[in-house]
Amino acid sequence: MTATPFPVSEIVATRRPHRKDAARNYDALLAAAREAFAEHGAEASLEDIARRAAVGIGTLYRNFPTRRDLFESVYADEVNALCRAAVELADREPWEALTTWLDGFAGYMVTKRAIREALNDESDIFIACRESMYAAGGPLLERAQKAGVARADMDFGDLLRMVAGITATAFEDDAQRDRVLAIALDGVRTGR
Amino acid sequence: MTATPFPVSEIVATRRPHRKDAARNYDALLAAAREAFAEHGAEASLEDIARRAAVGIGTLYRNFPTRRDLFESVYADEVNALCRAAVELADREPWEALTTWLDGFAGYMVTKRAIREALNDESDIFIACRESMYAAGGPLLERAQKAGVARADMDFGDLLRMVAGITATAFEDDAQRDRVLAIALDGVRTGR
DNA sequence: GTTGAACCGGAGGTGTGCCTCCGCTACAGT
DNA sequence: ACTGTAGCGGAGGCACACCTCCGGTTCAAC
Repeated sequence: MTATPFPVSEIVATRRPHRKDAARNYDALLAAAREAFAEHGAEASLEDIARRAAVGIGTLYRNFPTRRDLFESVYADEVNALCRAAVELADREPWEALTTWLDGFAGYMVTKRAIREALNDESDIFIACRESMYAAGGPLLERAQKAGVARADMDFGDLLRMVAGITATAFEDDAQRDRVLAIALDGVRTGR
Repeated sequence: MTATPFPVSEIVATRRPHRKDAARNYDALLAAAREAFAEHGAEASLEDIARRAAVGIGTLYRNFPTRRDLFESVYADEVNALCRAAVELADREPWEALTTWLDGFAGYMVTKRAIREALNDESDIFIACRESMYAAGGPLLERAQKAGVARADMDFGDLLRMVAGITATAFEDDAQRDRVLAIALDGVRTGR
C-alpha cells in the first residue's frame, strides 16, 4: 500500500513548453528562481529572477502566471530529487539510511529558507509534495524505529522540521552546522 | 573574572529621549518594531512600523536614523531580558537551570527570524550583545558540563544556534515545537 | 503665562517591484 | 522557402517603501 513517490514530477513536466527556445527559457527560469529563492527566501524579486535568467519579465509571467506557480515548480523539483534518493537507500543499515537521507534533505534543499516557509503551506501542490516526501522518507524512520535505533515517540514531521530548522540557521561554518545536526540527531537515536 | 552581563542596556537607555511625549513615541516604536520584525524578519517595512506605533514616519527616522539602529535597539532589549533571567537561575539544578534559560531564549525571542539572521552579524553592537549573552548563558552550560549532565564536545554557540534554528521553524503547533526541542536537547544531555 | 527649543507628522521626490499589453521574432510544419 | 502562430521582451501604469525636509505643535523651564 505504498503511495507512488512521484506524483509530482508529471505536474511539472506537463507545463514545460514544447518549442526549443521556450523550453530553454523555462529551464533557465527554474534555475534562476532556485538560486534567488535560496538567497532571498520566498519573496525574492521576480524581475531579478528574470534578469538572472536573461529573459524578459513577460516570459517569466507567461510560464508562471503567479509567484506561487514558480515557487511550486522549484519546490516540486527538489522534492522529486529527494524521493529518488530515498529509494536507493533501501539496503543500508536502518540508522545509516535515515541519517544519509536526512543529510540529503539538508543539502539538496538549496531552497532552504523557502522550504521552511512552505512546510506548513496548505495548497494542493504543497500537500501533494509533502505526502510524496513523507512517503519516501517516512519508511526510513519507521524502519529505524522498528529496529530499536530511533525513539518511537516522534513522527516524521517532527524529524523533518528539526532538521530543516537547524540547517536553515546561520552558522560560523559548515563544520559547526554538521556538529550541531549530529548532536540533535543523537537525541533521536536510542540504544547507544 | 565575570564580564558584567549588562553593558548593553546603557547604550539603549542613553538614546531614549527626555521629553515625555518623545519618550512615549520611542517606546511605542520599539514595541511596534519588535512585533513587525517578529512577523516579517529584519526587512519589515519601516512605514508599517511607524503606522503600528501610531507615529509619523519622520518620528521614526529621528529616533532611529537607519533601519539598523532600530533593529539593534530591539535586539539589545531582548538580550538584556535574557541576561537578567540568567542571574535568577544560579541556585537551580544545573540541567534544569540550563533548559529553563533556553526556554526563555526560545520564548523571549519574539524577534525569532531576526535573531537568527543576526547571530552571525559582525557589527560592534551585535558583537557586544553576543558577548553579553554568552557571558550570561555560557556559565549555565559550563556548570551542566562540569556536573556531567551535558556533553562536553560542544560549546555555547553550538547550543544557541541549535535552539534558535528549531524555534524559528514553522511547526504545526506549539506542542510539536516543544516536543522537537526536547528531543534535540536530549542529544545534548549525558548520563541518562 | 510666556517662550523657545525640541519634537511632531506627513507631503513628496526617488527608486524598485508587480503585472499587463502589444508590436516584433523565430520556430516548426508543410 | 513560406507562413501562421507560439513565443519573445520590455515599455509603462500602479503600488508601495525609503528617506528628507519643514511648517506647525507641545512640552518644560522660568
